[in-house]
Amino acid sequence: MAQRDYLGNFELMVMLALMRLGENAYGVPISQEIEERTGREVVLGSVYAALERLAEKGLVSSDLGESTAERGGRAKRYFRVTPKGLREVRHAQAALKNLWQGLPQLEGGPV
Amino acid sequence: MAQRDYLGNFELMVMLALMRLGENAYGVPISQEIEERTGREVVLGSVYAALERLAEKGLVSSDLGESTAERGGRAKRYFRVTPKGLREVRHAQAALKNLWQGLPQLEGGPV
DNA sequence: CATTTATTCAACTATAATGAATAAATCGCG
DNA sequence: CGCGATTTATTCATTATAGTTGAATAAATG
Repeated sequence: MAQRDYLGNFELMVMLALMRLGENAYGVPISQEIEERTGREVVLGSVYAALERLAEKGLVSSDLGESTAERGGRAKRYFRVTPKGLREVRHAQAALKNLWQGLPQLEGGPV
Repeated sequence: MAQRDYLGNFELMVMLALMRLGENAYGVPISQEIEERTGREVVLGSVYAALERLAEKGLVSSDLGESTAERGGRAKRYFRVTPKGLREVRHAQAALKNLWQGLPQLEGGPV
């Protein structure tokens, strides 16, 4: 029973993008946010897949928005981080910081 | 061709442990380092599997140590991060920092 | 019904977890 | 000695979970 329960790399990125976007967190902006901040190309399908997994684990929740598009277009599904999700993000962050803090090869940038 | 080329979460941890350990980086201490700093349990097999993948991608290199054990015991295989590996770690770190910097929900700790 | 915006799906590859098996060394005892 | 028990370490095989990709579907409006 390979029970993991730890956030994967990409899942963590999605969570962080979500937190940053606040009210406007749905597929496309999430994807863009990650692309802009990490410089890596993101395929939308990956984002949705990660969101699905996170939802199943209770780390994010979602609800459908009104269909207020400028010109057609299906309704958006907005996501937000749950309290449990926030805890997981903090753990993941703390773990990484503990591992890289004080390493001279990585010094230089602010938090 | 799901070519990723990005460090997985656990792979990153292994890299960081490696960097921290310096001369003494082989299976057991790497595992311990991660356990101590992240608080999560690590199975040795996972570490070796990750090291194998990283070696294939040219992010770490290794050589066998002398068999200078106190009381029996097979020779150790020592690992170190390659220049390419260091670059990858920096990228991974920068990506995460960019994503979480300035998020009020995560503020508080030092770098 | 064409177009737009968005989400879901299915198939596949890569990463991670786990426990057992194997290897290589030393010690101690007949 | 020499050979099996013990110690330390790595490798392997299997299964589970995460991540990638591109195409299909859905739902809205002009």
